[in-house]
Amino acid sequence: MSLRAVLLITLQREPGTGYDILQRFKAGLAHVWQASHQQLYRELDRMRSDGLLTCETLPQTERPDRKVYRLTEAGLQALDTWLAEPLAASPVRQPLFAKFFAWERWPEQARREELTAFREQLKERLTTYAAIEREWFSEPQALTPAQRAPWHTLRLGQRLTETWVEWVEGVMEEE
Amino acid sequence: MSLRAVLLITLQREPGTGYDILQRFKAGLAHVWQASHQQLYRELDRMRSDGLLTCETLPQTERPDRKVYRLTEAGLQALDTWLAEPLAASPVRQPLFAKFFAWERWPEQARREELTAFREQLKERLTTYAAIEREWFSEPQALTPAQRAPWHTLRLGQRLTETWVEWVEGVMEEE
DNA sequence: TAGCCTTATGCAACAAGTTGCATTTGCCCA
DNA sequence: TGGGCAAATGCAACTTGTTGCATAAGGCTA
Repeated sequence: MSLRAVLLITLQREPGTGYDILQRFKAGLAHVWQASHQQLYRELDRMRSDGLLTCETLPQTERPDRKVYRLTEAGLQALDTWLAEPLAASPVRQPLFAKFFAWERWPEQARREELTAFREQLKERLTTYAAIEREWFSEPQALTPAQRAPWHTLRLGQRLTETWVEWVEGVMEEE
Repeated sequence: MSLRAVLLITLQREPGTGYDILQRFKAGLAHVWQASHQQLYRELDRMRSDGLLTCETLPQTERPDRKVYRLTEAGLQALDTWLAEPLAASPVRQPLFAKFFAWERWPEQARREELTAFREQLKERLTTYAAIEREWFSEPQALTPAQRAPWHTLRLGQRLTETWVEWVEGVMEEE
């Protein structure tokens, strides 16, 4: 259900095509949700056939048509229903942690390489976060409450990632 | 693949039944992996039919038979292969963050209730962590490297959860 | 003594996510 | 002038995870 909810939210803010949404996922929503384009197109079509969205096809010369989706009344209502009910706790799945439970069988070189690569991923993520913050939230004091809320999520994403980085570096040093 | 890998690791440490593994998931591995019993039984059967596990049925009077699984040579090799290759970055999916992007439509009371319930979940998790730490890692100085590794994962789980708690409380205060 | 919890297993249907492949045109770079 | 990238869409097959239901016996508790 959550992908559907995320789509309802992004389309409520502004109507758009599958491709548009994908770009928003890559840029401003990188710390919120990720999905493949195949998944998006399929889900948008299902939501349309469930009456949550309307679809307007804009013919383009020389390119595939753009299909602009926007919320219907039923879509807005589905969003409100979802907002009103609390989320279930998300299940824990940390394959990296699992490797730590097989420490003796985890070859030292593989370990080093994996941890190094992992740290690089984390640092890239921090770079992305910084870019989003510069672009969207350059003056936190001037934000309205509704703008401030997403800013909070970004801050948490940053703090969690920093905690991960510290931990990885601590583990790497200990060897 | 990761569920399979986690099963290989837990059975490599000690053979056991689906039910056993479920108990380990609930107790010592709560911050590493969670899965339903249905998923476990199905996956164990598949792994057996793929030759990664053997299965010995211990008949019990008055109760359903216990099926004890243990690694085969192929199972060990599959584990080593998995350990040697680095993990892919895991996709981000934070439905709670999504709600923050619909701040205006998120009714205040629902918001308060959700954040309060969420904080309680986090605190319960911290309690679980503390119990695991007491039971398995009461003397961190005395740990061998192989024992110390899983301890690290627990520490990170704790720190991440603490960061979440601080954040939720900060957000709640701001209203 | 009826009803729930624990032990112990599993099937079947469904929902969600991944992987591989496919189309069409314009633009940029080598 | 050939090759890849970006824009824009999508189908089909597969894997992974969830939900609902089922069985069967003993122990605990109201």
